Amino acid sequence: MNEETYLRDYDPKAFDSPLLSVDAVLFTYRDGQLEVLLVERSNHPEMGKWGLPGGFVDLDVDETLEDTVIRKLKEKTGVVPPYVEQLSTVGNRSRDKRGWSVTVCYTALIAHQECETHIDSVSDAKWVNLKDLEKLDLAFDHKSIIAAGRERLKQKALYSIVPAYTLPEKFTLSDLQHVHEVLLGKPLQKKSFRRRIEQADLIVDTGEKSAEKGRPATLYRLKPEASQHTFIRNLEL
Amino acid sequence: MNEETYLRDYDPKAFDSPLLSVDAVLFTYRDGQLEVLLVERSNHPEMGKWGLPGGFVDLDVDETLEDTVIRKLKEKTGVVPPYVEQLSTVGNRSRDKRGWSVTVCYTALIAHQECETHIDSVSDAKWVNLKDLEKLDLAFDHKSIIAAGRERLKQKALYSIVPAYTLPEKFTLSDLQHVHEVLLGKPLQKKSFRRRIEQADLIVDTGEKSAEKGRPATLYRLKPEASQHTFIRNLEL
DNA sequence: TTAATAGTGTCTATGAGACACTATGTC
DNA sequence: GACATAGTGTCTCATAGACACTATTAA
Repeated sequence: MNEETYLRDYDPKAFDSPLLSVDAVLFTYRDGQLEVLLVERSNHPEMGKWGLPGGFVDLDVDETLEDTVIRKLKEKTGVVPPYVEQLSTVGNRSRDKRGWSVTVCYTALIAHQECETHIDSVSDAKWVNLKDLEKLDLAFDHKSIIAAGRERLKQKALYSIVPAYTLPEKFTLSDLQHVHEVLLGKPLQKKSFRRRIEQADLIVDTGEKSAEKGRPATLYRLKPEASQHTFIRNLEL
Repeated sequence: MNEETYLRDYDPKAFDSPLLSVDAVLFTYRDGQLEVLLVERSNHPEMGKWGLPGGFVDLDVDETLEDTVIRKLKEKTGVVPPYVEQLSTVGNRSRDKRGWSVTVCYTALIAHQECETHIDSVSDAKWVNLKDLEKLDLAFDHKSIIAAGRERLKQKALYSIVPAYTLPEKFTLSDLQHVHEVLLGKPLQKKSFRRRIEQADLIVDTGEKSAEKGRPATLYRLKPEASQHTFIRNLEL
């Protein structure tokens, strides 16, 4: 048999295969805390429980897995997050009552201001503080996927400024430092933090100032290449 | 409808879903070069081409995705590699002529001595030098998956001693340094390299010596925790 | 003025890079 | 002895940590 014949007669349903889905851990930073977007499940299984935004690949619509996750995130938030990265793929026989199931997980970051109105307008999506997550009973193994996403973001805080994508486009260095401090669970030296960012030339002064209490802070914007940069020396844990 | 009824009537083939497979990039170090294990495809599509070892989840046999990849690697090498780590998942509409396809990719490392006899006994598996890979026309997008695996291993060489798993259980520091040098594509300072490994306390002196030309070198063994350790300061690129 | 927050100067400590040196084996 | 490879001593340099200092706003 030649390949042409094989492909013509190929039946994708001839063999049993795992259920395949995509999930996203979308983090943001609000009021000094990390939050994650949860969605209430409207279908079986685990209907009524809260879980990660995600779903199935639409073979007609999606070109890539990233298309799928972005489509799902846009449905829930109204926008495409500025940072989306594959986290890991979890697949085993026990995670879903329907049987062998595989989910390709992504970590995404966004400023909550970007999607506040859209999320407020629906009742099946909400930001949940990471500290309140313990008490909740999430669908499937989503709690451990969130833990993995958080752990990855913590590592990124040690050697990059990727956590900046949890902030609005214009942000202050104090805010960014605080995001890192929350992720790492320890205070950082202001001087060290600013020095390394300045040296790496990752941000641009917008010329604007933020006006809160005290001295106004310079508002910076990320350079496009900021998400790629890794420091050769980590912050200490 | 309650969940029980839903699950009883659930038909896993009701919806079209991507083809799901697992692939492994198994690296080793031989004669001063990096090599990757390739397998000749005995089935359509891309029959006759060489590609990565891998295959489909066996829903009855495999408990997890890692079980699948380890089963496939054991089929080809006869042993379970000492280091297996998920690399990334590639999924899109165009990578496989059969249609929308997803492959969960793993990087694995092994000493070629561990599986030499098994590989030599079969004709459909062989080690290929990374430098010879350019010329080959591999199946699917396997060439770019190998490139991604190699890139990941290069990063690991900067901040860990994970590349040590490409070596036999007992190895010399000179060999390990050379693996890192090949991965990084540049010579390293002997002193720096040994200092950081000694300080991190990642290896144990076996008491044995390797006898080649020149002064015999101490043979070390990895401590079990060595695969977890990350240096806070990277080697320079 | 004080309180609050932004931002800097500067010293120390750690660990990588450079490179010359010594050590131990074979011939 | 020469040669080859293993392994060390020690200086420099980059950069994170510590922490006290100055700067700029509002009330």
